[in-house]
Amino acid sequence: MKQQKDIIGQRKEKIQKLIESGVELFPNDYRVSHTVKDIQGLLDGQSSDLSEDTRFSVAGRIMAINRFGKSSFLRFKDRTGQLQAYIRKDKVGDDAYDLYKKMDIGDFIGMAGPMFQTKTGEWTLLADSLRLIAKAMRPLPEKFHGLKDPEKRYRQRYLDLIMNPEVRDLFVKRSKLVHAIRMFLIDRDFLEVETPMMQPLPGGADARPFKTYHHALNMELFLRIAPELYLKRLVTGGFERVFEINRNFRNEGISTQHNPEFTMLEFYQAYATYEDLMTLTEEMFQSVAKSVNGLSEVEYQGELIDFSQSWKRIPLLDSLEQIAGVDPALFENKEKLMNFGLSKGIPFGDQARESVGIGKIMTKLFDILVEPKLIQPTFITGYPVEVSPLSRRNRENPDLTDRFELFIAGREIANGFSELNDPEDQKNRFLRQLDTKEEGDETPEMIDEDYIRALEYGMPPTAGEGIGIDRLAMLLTNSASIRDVILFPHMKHSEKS
RNA sequence: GGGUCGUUAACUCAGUCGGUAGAGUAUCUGCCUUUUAAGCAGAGAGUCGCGCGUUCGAGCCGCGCACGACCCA
Repeated sequence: MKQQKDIIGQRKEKIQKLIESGVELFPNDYRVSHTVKDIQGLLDGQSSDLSEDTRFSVAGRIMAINRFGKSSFLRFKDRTGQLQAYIRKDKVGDDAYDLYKKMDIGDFIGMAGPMFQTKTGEWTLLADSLRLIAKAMRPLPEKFHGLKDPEKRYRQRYLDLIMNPEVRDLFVKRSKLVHAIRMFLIDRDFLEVETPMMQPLPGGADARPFKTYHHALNMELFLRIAPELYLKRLVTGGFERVFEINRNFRNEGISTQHNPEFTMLEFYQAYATYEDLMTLTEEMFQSVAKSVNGLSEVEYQGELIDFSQSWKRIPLLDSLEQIAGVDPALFENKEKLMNFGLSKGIPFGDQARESVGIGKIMTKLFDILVEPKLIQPTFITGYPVEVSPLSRRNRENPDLTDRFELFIAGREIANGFSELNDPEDQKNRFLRQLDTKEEGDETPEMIDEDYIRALEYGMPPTAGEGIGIDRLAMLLTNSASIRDVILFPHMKHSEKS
């Protein structure tokens, strides 16, 4: 007989013995009367229900075992928390105790019995019956150090969630965050909608899309890079306040700030302006931060971020002047502005000299010289038309738009603007975008004619905004990497087992 | 794309000068009916990420590759 000596092999031998003795490894008829939290609630109230006559039926995963000869302590957890149980041979009987001796850390166990206090005063379930509920074939990571290897944590998130309670708490917070946003908008009469993830033309942003193919329709489709153009069709259709919280897909690099699929909130409000949305955003963040953390401030990577006051609103050009030290005279001259950037060590691609206008130079300077310095929540307003193809022109300066971006902790968190609802202007801007399309861009040489047509039917004056949910989640959970707030971040295929 | 670091038992990690692969936890056996990372005695467990090279000899040195982390672009 070949002896398997690795842990999984040992475990499988034990399982074989359990099967031979007639134990069901994966029953599904166990009924739970109380969660751990239910019991702890009774303990806090020192309820009379804790008398010896009251039995609790609980279930969960075994996390630790202290075995003695004919008795044993174990710690198990369910979705609500951890609890200790005490198993005595003379309480559960010989057969059950033999079964228990073959059970392992990681197994799911069901137990029933009253609560009692140990010598040290810890409330503990005194099991008078127990059952195996689900067998674990693989051992859990070590109890003290847990699972630390970041690669394994991302690739096997279930293990990360079992072993690291703070990870579990983080994703609970993320869920609360999304819920709080939803409630905030619904309270303000916004309608939640779902628009296509697969689009014949990827619009609403400037990014490389994922391409796919629908065989029955015999057509190429793109995973959406933004829902914007569909949501505005809905505003045209009479849904004057809409929002969508859903995934966008961008076929670009992966980093601590970028995942190929990420979650975006977009919302649109008719008869509002970008200035209204800035105020709404302040209210939303204050409300959401309180729902998630109980505070309207949060510590992020050593900086205390305060959402409670109203936030600075700085025009883009002023920010370049005040924060990056750019001489405003340079704003009139693309060459001189670019030379200023080069003197600061900012590389511009070769084609920047030819096809790109001064607006893109300005935003490039901003990205490098200003953005990292915007730690407290700050709205930057007045973006050049050139980089804002869907935004309404500013009344006083038609080269700029009524648009803002929100920066917190040196990062872009939100982008909003008064929407361009003039179909002629919109069509011309789409056409101009086609002219400046970069080489290698696989997006079809087409503009979204139906979106133009929708605008031609008339869209009310509207303001809209997108907020990166992952980045907001990072902020509210003090996470340095986007992977820490995405349950299953994308990884390369691994050859390791 | 570039740089730095990492990959050793199920997990967390040591591994000196290139000379038989180590610890703790976990696992297995025995003892133990109030433990708290329980205790005591014993045992088993390794494709040292993968490949090539240098060498009498490579976990360790060199080259290449894979995957990951961080920084830079």
